[in-house]
Order: sequence, then structure tokens, then C-alpha cells
Amino acid sequence: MPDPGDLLADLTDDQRAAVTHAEGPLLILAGAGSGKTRVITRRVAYLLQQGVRPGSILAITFTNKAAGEMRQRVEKLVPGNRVWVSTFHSLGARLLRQYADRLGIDRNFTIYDTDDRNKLVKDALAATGMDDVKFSPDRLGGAISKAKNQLLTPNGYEKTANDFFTQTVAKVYHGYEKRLRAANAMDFDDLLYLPAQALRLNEEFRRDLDSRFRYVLIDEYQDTNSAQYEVARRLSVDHPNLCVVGDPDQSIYKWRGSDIKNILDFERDFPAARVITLTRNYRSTKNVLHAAGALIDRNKQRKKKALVTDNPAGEPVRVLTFDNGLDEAEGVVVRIKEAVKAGRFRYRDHAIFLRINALTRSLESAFVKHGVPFQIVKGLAFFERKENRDVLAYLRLVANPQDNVSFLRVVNAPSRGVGKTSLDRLVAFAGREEMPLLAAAAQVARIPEIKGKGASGLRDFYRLVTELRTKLDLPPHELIDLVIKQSGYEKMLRDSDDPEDADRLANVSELVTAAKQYHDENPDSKVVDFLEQITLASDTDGWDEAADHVSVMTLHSSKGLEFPVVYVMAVEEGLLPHERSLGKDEDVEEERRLCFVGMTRAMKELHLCHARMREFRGQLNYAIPSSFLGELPRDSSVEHVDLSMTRNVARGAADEWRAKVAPAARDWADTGVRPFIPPKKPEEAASIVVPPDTGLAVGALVQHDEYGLGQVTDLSGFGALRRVKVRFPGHGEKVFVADKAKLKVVGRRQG
DNA sequence: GTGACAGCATGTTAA
DNA sequence: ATGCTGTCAC
Repeated sequence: MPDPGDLLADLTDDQRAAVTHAEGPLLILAGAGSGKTRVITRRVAYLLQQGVRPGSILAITFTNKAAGEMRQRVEKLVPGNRVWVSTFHSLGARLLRQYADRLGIDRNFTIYDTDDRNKLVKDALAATGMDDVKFSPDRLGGAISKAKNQLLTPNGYEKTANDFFTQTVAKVYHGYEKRLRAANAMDFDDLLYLPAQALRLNEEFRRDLDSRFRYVLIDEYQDTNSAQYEVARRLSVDHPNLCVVGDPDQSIYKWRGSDIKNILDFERDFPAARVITLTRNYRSTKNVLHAAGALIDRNKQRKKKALVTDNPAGEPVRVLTFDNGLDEAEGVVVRIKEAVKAGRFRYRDHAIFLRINALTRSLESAFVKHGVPFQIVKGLAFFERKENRDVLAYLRLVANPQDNVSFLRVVNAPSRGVGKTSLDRLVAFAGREEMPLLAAAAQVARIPEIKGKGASGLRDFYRLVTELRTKLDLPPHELIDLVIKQSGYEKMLRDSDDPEDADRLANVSELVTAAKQYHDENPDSKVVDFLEQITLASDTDGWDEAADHVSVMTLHSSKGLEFPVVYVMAVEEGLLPHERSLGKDEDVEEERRLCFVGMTRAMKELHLCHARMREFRGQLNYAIPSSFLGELPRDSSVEHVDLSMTRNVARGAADEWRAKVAPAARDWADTGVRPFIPPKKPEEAASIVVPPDTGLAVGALVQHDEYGLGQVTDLSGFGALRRVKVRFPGHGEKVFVADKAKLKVVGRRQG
């Protein structure tokens, strides 16, 4: 056991107070870069050192990677002590499997991701007979997810449904749940919702777990949802040693159900709570903090809190203006390359953050072109490839024969002569008999409408899966190997003429390798564990921190990380803040927090980039600098650098751009950028698509083929995503895609 | 009835 | 780029 002094020696008074806080609820409001990970880790170590048994400590982190790191650090501080550290979702999955008998569930359940969920939603929607409803499965699934996050059962939700959409959701929700249970599957929300319900309704279960986990620590508490809150709260009744750490300014997951009130109301929920605020920042320069602080200060729904640091002022935050998105990508890559060449930084010191994944593509080519090593941090991408999803579907079906989504995915891959018609009949039969599709396939003889190739194909498939089921105890990689050989999947790819199939074959082999690696690291693991690990992996879990490359990720993924040099790209209206937030103050504030999170990842240098033109879905459009740029301080902490003039071709375009969009971006122009006014070059500017003036404006009167005369009440988005809202007397408000809608402007009201 | 193909709409952030 | 739908030849 180390001396307690060792654990506490290098901490500030506030940090020490948080670490040594004995019993009772504790709220740590930890500003960005204030060393919160360190505080939690030390606190766990300190508790162990005080004689708390490792098994009675539960620590919850935001990613599996963070969980692994914390487990290791604790073990290093207090050797021989393994504590339970996991994410909320992994915790839920583990509890559900561990207590399956008590909770009346089958412990071999499959975890469905969003794609799987949407397939079931689609099926449930079709079964309601409301096929003509134009709500997408994704949207309905999202609503169901939100309902589960708020612990609403289908019946509970139905009672609150008060319009056509929510009533549709209620109907679909019923059917969706039925299908999930029939498939012995859990969606992501179930992993939180079911434990939360069990803790709420089953007092004995609750009491057992409460005394099992006497000390509960939760990181990133500002991003917990109602189900997670319920779990935390119910585990802290008899032993209210709940320690939560978070920062309301970094709450960026409201869209997936997180409720910032959980952290804001902690003191109300636990009146005895001690509150410790950490505002000293150890990460960033004064300039970075000053700029980020000015930005976040614009949020109205916010308790004022200023971060302070003893670090030097450092370089100014730089706002970089590029002519277009390709210039931006290359400009950033070249700057990084030069910084490395000059010996100022290594590649791994750099990170590039983006608002949306789609923007990584142009970066990729710039990296390749300049020979700069990079990693796009999106761990799941590999497992999301079609071929790997197929192979994993086999695995899932073998592990859980009720998994109908997986059945449908692979029953005819490779082709076994089971087409749509045969499948429809099989599905109808299985529905009548209330049995899983695989079981129905076994009884294909009872379905006279399926004959010939279809019948024999289903029989073969059933035999294949049954055969593989006897091998379920093999290590995951060996079972995968059997799957791809015996199913004929490997042969199908090898015999194909399509050159892409060679890549697919390589990916499948790589999947075997990944499974083997997983099994080497977790020798006791079985197929179900491997599948679970893949499904619950976070994007950053696959990130290789140690390698010397530039890291590229979304702003959301960047939470919790830090880098010496940070570039945030495409800081433009419509992207950051994202257009979907426009007009909704709460959502814009979340976008601002997102920007704040990105900025505060930077230790030494921070660059915010934007381009004047950006290609989006094949269309080159003018881009307006983000209003957030206009909210940065107007002092020496921020420097504006216009790099667009370095390209001759840009000159005419830059001029026209200014004329078109500068008035709309007055905020930005006021920041002190000195515009470069080049001579006109119309022949070059001609390649720029100027969105035609459609006459659509709020107040305009429009004619629609079906609804008749209406008035425009709202416009949002731009380019292909531009939406127009129209109020029709007698039909209410309708939203159209501006490009596509058959709307004729017939006049306008003054306005 | 099956499967290959083209044409189509679709697209924020994520466990 | 992807998945879904409709069309067409076997």
C-alpha cells in the first residue's frame, strides 16, 4: 500500500478535498482541463487505500477506452485491486446477463444497434397497416428511443400521445417491443431502461445492488439521461456515496436524451451533497481559454464560471480563412507537415475536429497527397462494412437462434435461391405460428407455398446454422472461420469477378484476426462477449493514441481528450452551428458548447478554419463563416488570417463571395478581418453556383398543387437541404424541401 | 420466382 | 456511397 501522502501530494486543495471526501453524495463541477479524470482515479485509489473493498466500488466512464485506462491506473496506484469500471451501456448489459434469471430474461440476448432497430421499426410500422405514413423508420425509432430514455413503456407513451405523429409512434412502439422480445434482442436503450425499471420496481433487487455497489462514481454526469439517472439514484439510497463529476458547459448529447438538469439539480436530489468546483485549468494557454470563455459566455442558459490558468498566454487563437473546402483541407495538412518539419511538434500532437463525419473525405485525399500519416477515428467503421456485418450476423444467429434481423440478413447471402416471395411466405408462416424465422425454416415442409429452390435453400440454411450451433463454445475467431467456410461466404467472394470482392475477402480475414486478438486479450471470452464488445464499442475505442499520426474525429468524439495542436474545420453557418439547430435557441446553445468542447481540447495552439465556398453533395455553394467566430474576443488573443488570396484562381470568386454573403455575415466582418478585394475575373467566377433567387421568403404567398394557396412561415437550411414551411388555410403547416417542392411563388406580402 | 441491374432518394452528432 | 424499389431476363 502506498503512503496516503503519495496519492495526495501533487493535488491542489480543491482536488484533495474531492479525493478524500469520505461518505455521502459529492458533486464535482469540473471545468475543462481541470484534471477531473485524475481526481476520479485518485479518489478510487484513495477509497481502496482506506480499506474499501474493490468489489463495492463502481466507476462509470463515457467510453470503454476511458474505462480501461482508469482500471489500469487504479491498479498501478493500488496494485492488486481490480475495480469495476465500465460505461453505462456495458454495465447494463452485464447486469442483465448476470441477473437474467432473476429478471426473467434470456441471458443470450443479442444487442441491436440503430440499423437493426430501424429494420424492426420498419417491420412494426408495416404491420400497423399504415404504410402510407411518411414517417421514416429512423424518425420513429428515434422517438421510441427517446421514450425509453424517459422510462416510458408503450402503454405509458400511448397515454401521452396527443397528435398524429406521437400516436403513430405509440402504435409502432407496441409492435416494435413485441418484435424485440420475440427476437430475444435488446436495443441500446434497453441496456439502460431495463436495469432502471428493475431497480425501480424490484425493491429486493435494488437493495442488493445498492449494498453491492456502496461507492458509485460517474464521470461526464452532464450527459446522463433519465434512465441513467434512475440507475445512479436507485443505487444510492441505502449507501448514498454517489460521486458525480461533470461540467454543464460540456453537455453535448441532449439530442440523444441527455438531460442537463441531472447535474444542475444534483443538490436538490441530494440535499446533503458536498459541492466542489474545480476551475483551475492545467491544459491550455491563456489565449485558448480566453477565446473559449468568451464564446461559452454567450450562452444564456448558463451559470457563469470562468476558467483560470497559470499557463503562459501562448500563441493567439488563429481564425484561418480559405477559399474553398479543398484548399482548407490541404492548407491544414500542409501546416501540420511544416510544423513537424520545423521540429515544433510531432504528427501525433495534432488533432483535426469536424462537425460531421462526411467532411473527412476531402481531408483523406489531402493527407495521402502530402504523405502525412493520419487516423480517422471512427472505430466502428470496420465492423460496419457490409461483408463484416454479414459474417457477424451469422455469428449472432448462431448464438441466438431467435435473432430474426440477422436471419433475414444472411439467409440468402450467399444466394441459396431464397428470394423475396419465399421469404414473405416464411415470414407470414412464422408470424401465424409465433415462432422465430429459423424455427420456421426447419418446418418448411409445413409451408406448401414454398417449394423447389426456395424450400431446399431454407432447409440447407437451417442445417448450416444448426451445425454451427454445436460449435458455439469455440473461441470467436475459430467460429468465424467456420462460418465463412461452411456458409460459402468465403467462396462467394473468392469466385467473384468484382474486384471489390477481393477487398471484402481481405476484410473478412481481418475480422478473424480482430476476433483472435480479442480472444487473446480476454481468454475466457465467448462469442457473445465478442459481439457485445463490438456493438458497444465507442468511436474512440479504436483510436491508436500511441502511433505518430494526425487524429481526425468529430467534435463529439473529442470530448475528454486533449492535444497540443487543434484544428477545427468548417466553422461555418449550417455546419457549426448545424443548420438543424437554427432558430432553436436551446439547440444553438448546445452547438456552442460543442464548439467550446473542441476549443478547450487544445493545449498550445488552436486554429478555427472556414472556407468561402464548400462543395456539398456535388454542389458548390457559398459558405458563411460561423456566427461563433464573431463571438470570439476582439483582442490580441485571436488573430485572423486570410489564406484565400494565396491562390490566384480564388480572386474573382472571393470578390463575388463578399458581395453575396458578406452582408449576411456582418458579425464576422466586424471581427477585424481585412477583406481582400481583388480585380474581377468573371470567367472564373462563372464556375460558381449561385443559388437562384426563387422568391421564396417568409411571408411569400405560394401556390401548391394539392393544398392550394398558402403563406411561407419559415425557411431553414441552405442548398439541397433548404426547407420551407408553409401554412395552408384548412391544411395547417407543411414543410417542404425547397428544391423539390412544387411551389409557385404568386406574390408576397410586405415584409 | 429469383436475381441482376438501374434509378432513386437519402444523408448530424452516437452507445 | 448506401440501401431500397422497380424492371427485366432467365
